[in-house]
Amino acid sequence: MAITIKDVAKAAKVAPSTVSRVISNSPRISEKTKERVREAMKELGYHPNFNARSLANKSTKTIGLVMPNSANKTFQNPFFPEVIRGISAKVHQLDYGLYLSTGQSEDEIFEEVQDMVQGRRVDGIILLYSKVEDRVIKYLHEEQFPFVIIGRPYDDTLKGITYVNNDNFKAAKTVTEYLLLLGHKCIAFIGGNLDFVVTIDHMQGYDRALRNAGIEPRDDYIVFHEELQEGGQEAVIDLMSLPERPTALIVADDIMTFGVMRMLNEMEIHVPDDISIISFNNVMISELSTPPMTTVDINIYNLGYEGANCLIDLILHPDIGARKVIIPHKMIKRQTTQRLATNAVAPEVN
Amino acid sequence: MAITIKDVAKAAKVAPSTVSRVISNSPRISEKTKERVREAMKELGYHPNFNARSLANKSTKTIGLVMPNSANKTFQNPFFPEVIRGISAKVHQLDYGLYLSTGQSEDEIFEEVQDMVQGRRVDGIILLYSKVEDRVIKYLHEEQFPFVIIGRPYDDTLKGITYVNNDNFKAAKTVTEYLLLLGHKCIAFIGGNLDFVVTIDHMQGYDRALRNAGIEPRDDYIVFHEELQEGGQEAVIDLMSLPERPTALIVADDIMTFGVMRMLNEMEIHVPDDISIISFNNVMISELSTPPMTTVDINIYNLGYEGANCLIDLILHPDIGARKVIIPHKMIKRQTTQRLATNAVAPEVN
DNA sequence: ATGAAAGCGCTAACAA
DNA sequence: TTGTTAGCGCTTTCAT
Repeated sequence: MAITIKDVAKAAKVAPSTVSRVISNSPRISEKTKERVREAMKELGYHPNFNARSLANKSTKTIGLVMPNSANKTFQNPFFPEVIRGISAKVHQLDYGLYLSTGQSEDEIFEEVQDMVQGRRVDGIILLYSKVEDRVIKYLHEEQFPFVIIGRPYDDTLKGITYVNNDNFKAAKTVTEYLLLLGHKCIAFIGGNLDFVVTIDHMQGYDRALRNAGIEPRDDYIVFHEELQEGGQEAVIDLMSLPERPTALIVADDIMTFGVMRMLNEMEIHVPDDISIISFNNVMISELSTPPMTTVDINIYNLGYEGANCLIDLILHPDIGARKVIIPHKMIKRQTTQRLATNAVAPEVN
Repeated sequence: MAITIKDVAKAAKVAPSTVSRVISNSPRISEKTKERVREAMKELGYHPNFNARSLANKSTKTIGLVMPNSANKTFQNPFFPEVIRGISAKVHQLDYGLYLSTGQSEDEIFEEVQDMVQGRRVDGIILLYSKVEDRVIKYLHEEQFPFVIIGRPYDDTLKGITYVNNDNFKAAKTVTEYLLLLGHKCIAFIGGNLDFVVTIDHMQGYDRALRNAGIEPRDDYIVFHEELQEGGQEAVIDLMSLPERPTALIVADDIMTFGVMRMLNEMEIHVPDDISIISFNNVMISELSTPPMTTVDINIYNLGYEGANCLIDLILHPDIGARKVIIPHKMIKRQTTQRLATNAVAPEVN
């Protein structure tokens, strides 16, 4: 068996409880004995047993990460390593650990979350996605278990939920306005999975900007696709088959944009000369597209970092109220956007 | 407090030990009582306490994942979500959980691993990288703790280590030979971090193929870069500044290839007309480069899946010997390679 | 087939 | 300041 607190106690000629107090650095132990105990620990190579600790403590010092179902390709988005990096950073500072969900389907994930919560496997949970009708959110909320959402809850009836999000509505609106100012009138929107709240927020921002500009959004300019890569490509096929082709595209995700640009390239439609593109996220590779894409940097790392921050606060001070943190975004202008060529459509002079 | 085994026992009018036996589905309990107990569990919404279980059991049913230090951009490689997806799949089948390392530096990671091992936080560990001189590997080996490496140990003196790898030497050799057969003589190699074993294997495969073809490898055709994106771009600058430019590039990683192609594009060097490229990994986005890249599919998902498989075997049957699994790779020909244009260099007729 | 009780390694209330 | 002891929730002999 591994070496326990008793062994240390024996070696240092103190009681186990004293050792325990030394571990938690209790001020009620004299420096001399602390030293003695610490030495014994070093010598014996003592490491506290986690489960025993958690059991006695009712605190695991670990937080659970719930991903979207990993069967899906969604998971391959570099978004995830990056949020996790942010979460890791914060969590590590405060000596928390990370436990990962492994479920491949919604049902499996739901079960896992139940086990984490009821089995006291984690002290809190971060949801790495936000879906429209989500049992997990409802469950966590009912259980009053500490959790935070990266994104936002869709259901407004659920009060008191802490989340960390971007202002995705605003971002999409701004981006649309920008395209409008560049003279584009035919702006299409390629969204992700409609189950995700972010997709809805994007679309509404887009919609609003158009309407504000007096343009009636057209159904055939709005498409949604689940899959990241194929999705982008299919969307392009659909849109470019339209009698009146769009001159600008707003794409939900940088990875999708890669697919979009691939397909456009095959069709010999040039970016940005023939068509402008703006997308969202600004993951690491985004600047490596040819041409480098204009995109909205949503500060993924900070979404994670702040999420972890909020969660740990919530765990430590359960009485603290719910927080809603908005991480600022920023449009990164690169080379996929351009003023609408005047020969395309006669510009209104107004 | 949450509901415990005792509550269930009371409700079902049996002893706690009986409930425990029902949980582990012991054959020594009658079907009738099993039913009764199960019903009580359902009704009360019982979920076993994880830590209590682990403590009594000396088994946590969770495996630790050790990543390269996440401070580094390495972590952003879509490689990681994909291995994890493979690991998840296997691990989930057998009801294991995943615990993630969060260390940002080598020292932090080493400490974490120690805690995981000595603190009995996990039953086994998967190393998601393989570095040349690695304390973690040495430690795990000394402790005889169950672990597997994705990749391979560099130090041959460490016997009995289970690992799951590709034949990276062979892959690099084949790829070089392929380029040779396409008429290329000036083939450069852009490697990753030299601390990683895979980089060394790649380079040696490249080296061997050239020598076999009677070509002396040139130092200035071999460059290494740590960072994924910038790396690729800098490498191109270096190589294209050479008096005798390479006509083909072997790039360590698809993401790097994106950087390479970006830079090449800026220099108006056309792929594949002016220069051919082959890289490694075939992550999801690889097919979305323009033009789509020729790359070696290393079957990342399976690396993870098999790694998890081996580890769990190792945990369940500690007496089983070390295994070395080689996951097959496969060159995916897309559009970044081409026979050397004859006007570039006079081909030898031989 | 089932129950009683000890123990996994640690913490915390209570004593001293 | 330190020791004693009773749990934390579960598993597992050992009885019955």
